[in-house]
Amino acid sequence: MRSETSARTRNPWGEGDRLRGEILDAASRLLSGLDGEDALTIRGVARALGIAPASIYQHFSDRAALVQGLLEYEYERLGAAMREADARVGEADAVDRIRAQAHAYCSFALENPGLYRLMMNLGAQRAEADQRPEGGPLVELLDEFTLAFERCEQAGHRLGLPVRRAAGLVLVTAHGSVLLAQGNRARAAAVQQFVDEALSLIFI
Amino acid sequence: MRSETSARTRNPWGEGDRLRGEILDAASRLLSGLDGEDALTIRGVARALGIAPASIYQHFSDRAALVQGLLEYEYERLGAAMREADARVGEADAVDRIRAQAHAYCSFALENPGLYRLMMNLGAQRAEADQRPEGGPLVELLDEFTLAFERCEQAGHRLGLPVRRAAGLVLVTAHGSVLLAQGNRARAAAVQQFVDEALSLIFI
DNA sequence: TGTACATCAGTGAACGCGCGTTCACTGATGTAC
DNA sequence: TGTACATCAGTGAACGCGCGTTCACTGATGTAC
Repeated sequence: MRSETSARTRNPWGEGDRLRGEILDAASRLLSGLDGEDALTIRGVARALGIAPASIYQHFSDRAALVQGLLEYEYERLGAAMREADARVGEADAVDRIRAQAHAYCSFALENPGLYRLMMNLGAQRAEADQRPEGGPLVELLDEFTLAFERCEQAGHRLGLPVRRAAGLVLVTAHGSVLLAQGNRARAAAVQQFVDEALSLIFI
Repeated sequence: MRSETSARTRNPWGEGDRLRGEILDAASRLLSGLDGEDALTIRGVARALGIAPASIYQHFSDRAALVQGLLEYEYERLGAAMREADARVGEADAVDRIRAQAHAYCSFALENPGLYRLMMNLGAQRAEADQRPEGGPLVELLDEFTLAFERCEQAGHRLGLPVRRAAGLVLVTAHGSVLLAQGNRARAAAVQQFVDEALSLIFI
């Protein structure tokens, strides 16, 4: 960990790509607050990193590319957090695994409100704009939850909804409660409760 | 209805307040798209209305006041739409009345994505910033739904959750599904379905 | 071994733009006497 | 009835600011011969 607050030393020869990661990290940090996409500026990231704005253009062709790069970076982080939570529970109980994944999802969103908002707003819009049939990272999340519910059914748990609808309802509940809770510490604890309640209603 | 596309005629003496309403309408229209708060600019509203940017300052002291004014205006519109839906169902069935209100809520949000986002983001933030215990318009919505669920209980319907939690879950489900559906025409129909499913799970 | 050159990471200064906001104003409509 | 004045709705031009982006550059590190 190097001090980035002032007097940055340039990266050694052949490791110019390191700045790319630092840019994404700084952008990530800048958006961890409550602000939306517009808090993310080329000049703001440069300032936070102690570099010249022009330096960013060696790694991202323009602001849109930076945003896109950040989106991929963060979706990967979210996915990793969820997989990790899933693995930590182990094979113990299929329902516990869903719960763990859903909680990891909510924690990520609560800890990075602005970032999460960016991911959902632009993630959804981009899926629409690209017209790609798979629908982007959101649908991947949905698939993940669907799979988890299928494991529950196979383990003998009974559902009050088809697996796909159950997955959707969990995602929707998590998404809705997280967004309503953002900016309100007191309600943060209630988020997990909503998700738990939705789950308890889904399982007969 | 007067043509506002070009050559605005100034309002008659003593009716200067009319421009205030036109400003709010224009702002509302500008934000009906998918864009967030930052699509709302003083100059943009002036442009849409065919007036000088400076004219807006006779009705709103600054941009923040315009945003705040718009929020109040829209929360009132949303509330009216829900009350109207409620009244249309009449005393028929308490559950139908909740459903009607929830659907009105979703329709408003789906028809005015950017506006809805503004209301939720800033509505929540403002409630936090003001430190007011009642919590602002969001809590009012919650109270409304809570009341509706209490009517259901009194009418003999049995709930799987306490009324307050049920109200929260409906709001959260509506909010989550609306936001995930925004920008995706195909999923819009699924929104009401999520809400209906949540309701059917809540009622035993 | 030296030396010319290529490549690298990153910079400084400038550009044009749209924004929020201010200020002195304009011209029509009402009011006092 | 006329006329001086107040009030109204709204304007035009200018300001300073932060933004994204470009361009020619700098100086350190490697490579070819």
